[in-house]
Amino acid sequence: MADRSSESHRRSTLADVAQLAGVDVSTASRILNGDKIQRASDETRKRVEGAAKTLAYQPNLHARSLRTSRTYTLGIAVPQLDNPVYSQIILGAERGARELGYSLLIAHVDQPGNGESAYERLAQLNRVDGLLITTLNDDSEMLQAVKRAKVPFVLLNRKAKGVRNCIYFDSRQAAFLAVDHLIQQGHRRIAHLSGQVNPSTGIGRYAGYCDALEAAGIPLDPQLVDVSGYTINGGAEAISRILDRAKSPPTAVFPLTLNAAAGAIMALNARGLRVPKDMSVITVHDGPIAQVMHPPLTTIDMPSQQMGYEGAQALIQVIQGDVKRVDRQMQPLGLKLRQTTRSIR
Amino acid sequence: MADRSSESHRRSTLADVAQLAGVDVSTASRILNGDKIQRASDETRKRVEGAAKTLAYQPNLHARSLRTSRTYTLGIAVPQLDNPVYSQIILGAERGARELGYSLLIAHVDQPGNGESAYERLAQLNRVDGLLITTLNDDSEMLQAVKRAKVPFVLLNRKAKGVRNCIYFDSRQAAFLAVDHLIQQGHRRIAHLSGQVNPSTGIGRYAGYCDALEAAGIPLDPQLVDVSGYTINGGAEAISRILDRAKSPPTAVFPLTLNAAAGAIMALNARGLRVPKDMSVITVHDGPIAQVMHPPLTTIDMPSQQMGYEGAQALIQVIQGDVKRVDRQMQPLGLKLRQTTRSIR
DNA sequence: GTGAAAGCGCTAACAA
DNA sequence: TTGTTAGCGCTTTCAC
Repeated sequence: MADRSSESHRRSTLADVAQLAGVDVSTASRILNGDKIQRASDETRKRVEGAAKTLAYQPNLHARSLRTSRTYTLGIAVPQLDNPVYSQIILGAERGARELGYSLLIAHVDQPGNGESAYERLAQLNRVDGLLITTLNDDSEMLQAVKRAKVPFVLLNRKAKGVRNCIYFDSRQAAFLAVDHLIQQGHRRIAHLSGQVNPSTGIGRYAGYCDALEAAGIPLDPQLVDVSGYTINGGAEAISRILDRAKSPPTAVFPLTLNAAAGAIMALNARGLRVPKDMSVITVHDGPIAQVMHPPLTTIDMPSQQMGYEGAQALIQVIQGDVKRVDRQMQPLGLKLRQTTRSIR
Repeated sequence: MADRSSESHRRSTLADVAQLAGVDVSTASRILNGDKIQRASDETRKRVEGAAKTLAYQPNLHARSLRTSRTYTLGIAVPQLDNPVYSQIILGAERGARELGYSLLIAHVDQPGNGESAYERLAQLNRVDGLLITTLNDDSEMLQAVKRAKVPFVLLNRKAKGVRNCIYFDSRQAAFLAVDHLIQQGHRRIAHLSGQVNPSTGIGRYAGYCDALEAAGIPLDPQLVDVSGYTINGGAEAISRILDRAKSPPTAVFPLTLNAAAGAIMALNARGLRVPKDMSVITVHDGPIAQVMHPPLTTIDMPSQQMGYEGAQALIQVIQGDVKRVDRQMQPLGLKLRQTTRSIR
């Protein structure tokens, strides 16, 4: 380690600022932090602020954290990054945090089953004032671990019992819009590839599907519903099962997910069925994949990035004690009309 | 703020551990940090480690950072998260950092043009021991800013003059493999959609394209090469220009990027040309998009995640002074054969 | 309105 | 081999 005093370009500290301004460090601190209770005279304030500016003063966050036991860092727990929904959420969360002077730390959470991981995460909690939990699966083990750590957190993407702070999509409404779009195009035999693992997402979308059918007076045909889950293969298999067993095949399908939709289209193509000529397809959540698919996929766009943003801001409010509970539902952004649905009127 | 002493569950400190073990804090510190020079007696070591375990002692990282001016945090500067390449890199980097006791902080870098952003980032450098820079574009302004901040950094994904630490792909070899695959299938009129902005990637791929042609004794036809850049639209436009002007059209195309490939296929379809029947397509870099495209895209897979991992580990070595320079080239993982190329022998 | 002083939890000289 | 000591840079009570 080099001798500190001989360093050519030491970063300036609060003491430097105070000295240059001719005041005590405590005064400088108060002024720079905008202390409401003990206001300083306009004149010293000017001097201190000037000094801070000339020295390009940046507070040492570790010193501050040590003193205040606040880190000004949010952690975001993500199970996978290659899912566009998470990427969007992270992007938004970073912005939301940054706007309020916080940073975002990535806490990658391995898929459940990797026993040690949740515990491992806890060690990291040291470093954050709060946690944003994003997980599609209903990983209650992880949730328990977070609760035990007694760190404020906001659950994104789904609502869970016993969790105080949640921000989630109105999946039911999104599904309703998707299916309603198909109905508007004249479709009446509409299949649904549904979820299984995650209650709030899967159930919501199924409910929205039923809502739309009911509103249009179309009876629900159980033969047209099958479980795909959230994977490409799941989507392919589910639509295949439906086509295999349906006496009167559907003219349209609503897979609950981008992945499931991609899989379904794959399977459709493999059977020689063309989209949208032989089958219309629509799903919920938009992303780059939707655009590059062939044909480009029509979707109901959801505010994923906005959810990250709101999550970060809400979490900070919780941390600061400005708010006790968060329970917010985000509405779909609307129809992204591309080329996988067609009117059969 | 609650009275510290009355808190029911204060986190235990080094002082607590020392007290329980009946030694001084400095001794405890040395033991827990595995000091090589001043070894402790086996007996006290046992006591201290035992005490640490019973108290579930976790060092306060801010106190440590304040003292050592090390943060044990890496920053990763990403321009976009919805690009699968970056997502993969981040995933790998997080793992690489975590394995060595570091955390990963996201530093989102707005697209160049947003004047304030690079500067804004610098403020964050406070919080990190080093930076992983990932940017496809040749954003030298950003690079300058990072250099000025005098923070160790590793440049990922490309090599740049005047940068000491780089880890990058062997784009030339990847391109060679891609084009060679087409040649093996009997193609001789092979178009290339090339880059423009980023020297190391774009030039490398073009060079690999030329290499492969030359190795097969196929003369380079400038009519079959056009600039697409890295976007979907760029890919669509470039292939269109080539088809419009070529007297004898290509039977295959090698767009330099997933995006460009997606755009090219879009344009091909719009013209009524079928892939791979009328035109074979192959590109470099694999990702979920490649799988869900129709037909699924054949690619040369690249070790993006591995690059993030190696980047993090190398950066930590640089930070720790274990290594002075990093210059590593990563080889393609190989051919991911799907359905966009066909033999015309 | 401002300064003095203590201390957050830790590490690393130095002394014993 | 172990303990003493100082201090990283900051905030915050308390006294003036």
